[in-house]
Amino acid sequence: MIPAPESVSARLLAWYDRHARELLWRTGPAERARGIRPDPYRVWLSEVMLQQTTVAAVKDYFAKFTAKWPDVAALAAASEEDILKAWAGLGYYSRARNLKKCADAVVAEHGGNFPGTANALRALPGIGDYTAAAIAAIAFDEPAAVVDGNVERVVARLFAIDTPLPAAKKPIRERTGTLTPQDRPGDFAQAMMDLGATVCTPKRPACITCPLRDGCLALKAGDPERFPVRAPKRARPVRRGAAYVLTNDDGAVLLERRGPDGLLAGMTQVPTTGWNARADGATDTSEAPLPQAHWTDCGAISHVFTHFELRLSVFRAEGELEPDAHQWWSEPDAIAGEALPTVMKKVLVRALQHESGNERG
DNA sequence: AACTCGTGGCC
DNA sequence: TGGCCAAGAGT
Repeated sequence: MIPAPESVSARLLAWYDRHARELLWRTGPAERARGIRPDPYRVWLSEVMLQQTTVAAVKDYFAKFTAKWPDVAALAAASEEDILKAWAGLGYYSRARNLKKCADAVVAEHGGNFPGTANALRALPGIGDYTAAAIAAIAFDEPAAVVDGNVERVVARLFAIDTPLPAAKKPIRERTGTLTPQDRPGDFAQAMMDLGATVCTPKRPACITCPLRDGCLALKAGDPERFPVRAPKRARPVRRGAAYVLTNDDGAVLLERRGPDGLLAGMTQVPTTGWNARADGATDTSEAPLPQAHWTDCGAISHVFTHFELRLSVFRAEGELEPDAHQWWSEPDAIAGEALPTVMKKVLVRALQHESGNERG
C-alpha cells in the first residue's frame, strides 16, 4: 500500500508550519499569511547559489549580493568580472557567469521581470529542471514538481524505490508530481527540502520525529538509510603541477586571468603549469615566469575537486617583469578583492607562510 | 548517459 | 583520516 498523496502533503505542510527554517531569502509566516509573495529575483539568486551548495555556505554570499545588487536590473548592469569577484570562494563558477547572462536576458527579453512559468524559466541560462520548478512553485505558485537531492532521498524512502540513481530520477519525479498539491506548492517544495535537510537525513534519519513516518515504506522495511541506492562512483585520480608566486619590490603579486572555458574559467590565478583533469604539469621551476630569478621551493598544497585531486608544488621568487596581456601586478591591498578560487588562496598562504618561516629561521 | 564543474563540513 | 554529499546545469 503506497502512501496517499493528500495525506502526505497535508501532514508535511502542517509540519512545515511549525518547523520551517527561517532563511534570508524566505518570506516569514506572517507575510505568507497576508499573501505576500517572495521576490522572484531573491528566489532565483538563492536557488542558483544553493545548487550543490550548503545553506551555511550561501548565507553570507546571499547577503552580500543582495546588498550590492538589490534587483535584477542592478545585477545586469554589473560586469561579469565584478560578479566573479563577489562569487569567489563559493565554487562552480559557471553559475556566476550564467547569473550574469540570465540577468541580461531577463532585462532584454522579459522587461526586467522573471517569467512566471517553469517552462519559460527553464529556457534561461543556468536554470535547469530543478531551479525552474523551484522558482515557479515558490515565487509564482505553480504546482511544479521540485526535485533536488533532498526530495530524491525523501521520495526514494517514502516509496522504497530501489532503482539506483540516476536511473531512478524519472520515477522519483513522477512520484513527486503526484504528491505536489495545487494549494501551497511552494511551501510543499520547501517543506520537502527542509524535511530532507533536518529529519530525513542521509545518515541516521530521525524517523521518530518524521511527520511522514506512518506511510514510509523504507521505514516499514526496517532500513531507511539504504535509500536512495546510488551507482558506484569512479576513483578520483591525483593530478600534479606547479604554481609560481612572483612578488616585486612593492610586495605586489603577479596574477593572471584563466581562459573562458573549463575548470575555474574566468577566475584569477598565479602563473602555473598547464595542469588540468587529463594531464599533469611539471612540478619544478622549468615553466616559471622570470626563470632566471631565484625560485624557492615552498612545498606543496593539495586541493580536492569533484573528479580529481590536485597537488601543486609551490615556488616563490622576487623580481620584476612586464606583465603580458592577461597578467597584472596585484598590490597587497587589492589581493583580497581578486577573483581568487580557494585553491589559489591555498597557494598564496603556502608561499606567505614559507616566507615568514624563513625570517624566523 | 556519462562526464565536467568547487568547496566545506561532517563523522 | 578520507569518503560522502549538499536546494544541479551544461554538454
